[in-house]
Amino acid sequence: MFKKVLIAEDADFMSSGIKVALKDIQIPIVEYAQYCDEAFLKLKKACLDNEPFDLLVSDLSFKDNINPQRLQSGEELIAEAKKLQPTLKTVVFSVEDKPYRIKQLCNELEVDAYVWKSNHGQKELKKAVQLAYNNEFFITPQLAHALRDKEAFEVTDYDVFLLQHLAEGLDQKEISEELKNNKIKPSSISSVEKRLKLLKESFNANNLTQLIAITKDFGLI
Amino acid sequence: MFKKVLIAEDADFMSSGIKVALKDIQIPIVEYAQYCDEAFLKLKKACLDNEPFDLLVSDLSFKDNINPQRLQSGEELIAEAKKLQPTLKTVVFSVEDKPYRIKQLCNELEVDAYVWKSNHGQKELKKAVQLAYNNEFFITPQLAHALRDKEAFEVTDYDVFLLQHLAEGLDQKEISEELKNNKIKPSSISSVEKRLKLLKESFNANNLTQLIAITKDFGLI
DNA sequence: CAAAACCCTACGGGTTTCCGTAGGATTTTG
DNA sequence: CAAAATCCTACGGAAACCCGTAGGGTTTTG
Repeated sequence: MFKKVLIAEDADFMSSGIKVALKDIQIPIVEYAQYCDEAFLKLKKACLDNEPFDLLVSDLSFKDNINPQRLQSGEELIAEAKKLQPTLKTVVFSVEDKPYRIKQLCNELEVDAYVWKSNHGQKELKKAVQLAYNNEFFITPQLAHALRDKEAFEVTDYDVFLLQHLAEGLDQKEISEELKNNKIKPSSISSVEKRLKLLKESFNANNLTQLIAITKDFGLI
Repeated sequence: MFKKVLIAEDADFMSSGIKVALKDIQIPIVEYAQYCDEAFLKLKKACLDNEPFDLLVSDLSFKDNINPQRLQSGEELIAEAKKLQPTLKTVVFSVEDKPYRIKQLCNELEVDAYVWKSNHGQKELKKAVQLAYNNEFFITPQLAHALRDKEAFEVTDYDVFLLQHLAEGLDQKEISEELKNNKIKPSSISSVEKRLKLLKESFNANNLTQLIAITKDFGLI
């Protein structure tokens, strides 16, 4: 089993719960960081001391930082950590249930497990850590659909740009101008119209208003 | 100090954290329920046995109930509990940070404390419980603005009706018809237009699309 | 009870969305 | 390199939105 594990989690009552779970499965060294930067420094120092961590268990959102952090989120922490130490195993432990973000984490960042902070979070976390040790992937069953549903339609950064500006109250003509300002192509009103029409179709929205409601629920914006 | 406290919280790792906090402040009897209905039954039984609870610490959202519950949320649990036992003190312990919902809980349900599940949740929870014992109200400082900001403009159930149907993709004509179906007045297209115009003005939205984006962030829909 | 105030509704016209068509530019392919 | 396919853009008309105005109904007030 893993020898040395780092927890990155801002909420005080959470980290104690995680620590209990890890002790249950006989992990001798469990350290703990409340901020992303702090977590990264601990990982780095451990590497330099030639006593690297085997596993990182990280939350995604770190709120209420009084002192602004370089790394703002769990995603960034995991990405940096893997650059620093490619062999490091990583487990996400989060309340996030938006398919779009889960897909991103599992496919792009290639985490070893995604555990949802829900009813059986403690139990699942133990299982996830054990599977990770055997190089097997784990995801909370209720969220597995996020990875299965290819959703056929891939949402691009361009789409997110359109949606964000729509949500800010710009009309299609203004979005077209904004695209020109940012040197993003295509930028014509007609193109904006066409792309938004596609988005409406793939999300089954009757109009732009509903499209924003739906994509907000999906966590795209 | 309180003698007997009930925790209503679905996530396993959470409730253990809360239990630790309550033991720290010398509360002798701490019980625990994972579902709302279970919590309510425990409260009821304690009353019948003439050993009622002094305090209820409850989460708001209870997800992933395999067996459907009569009480679906912390709000409902607290409302029922207060009907059953008017002297019962109540503390909300939740991740919810939407001003609209916090206002509703503190003003209508008249809870004794609202503690946000954030960095110092454990510490704040202890403080909140002690203040509740002295009949003083507590709310996590970062959320206090939700109660201060009168927001001048009162959002009515009628408004929420309009917003919800807008977010479902109905246009103003269809909403007017829906109002007529539900025998809600006023129901003309013109009235719907007028009210939505007011909503746009009070939320500083340029159009209906942005209005939905904003009110979703506020937690109204 | 009549005037005033208020609310609901109806209507008109300017703007934006919505959708199809079509022409020109760029890329792919044989 | 020419044909085909794909993409970007332009345009026009119907529908929805946005906003002001105005008439008819109800409630309030002196």
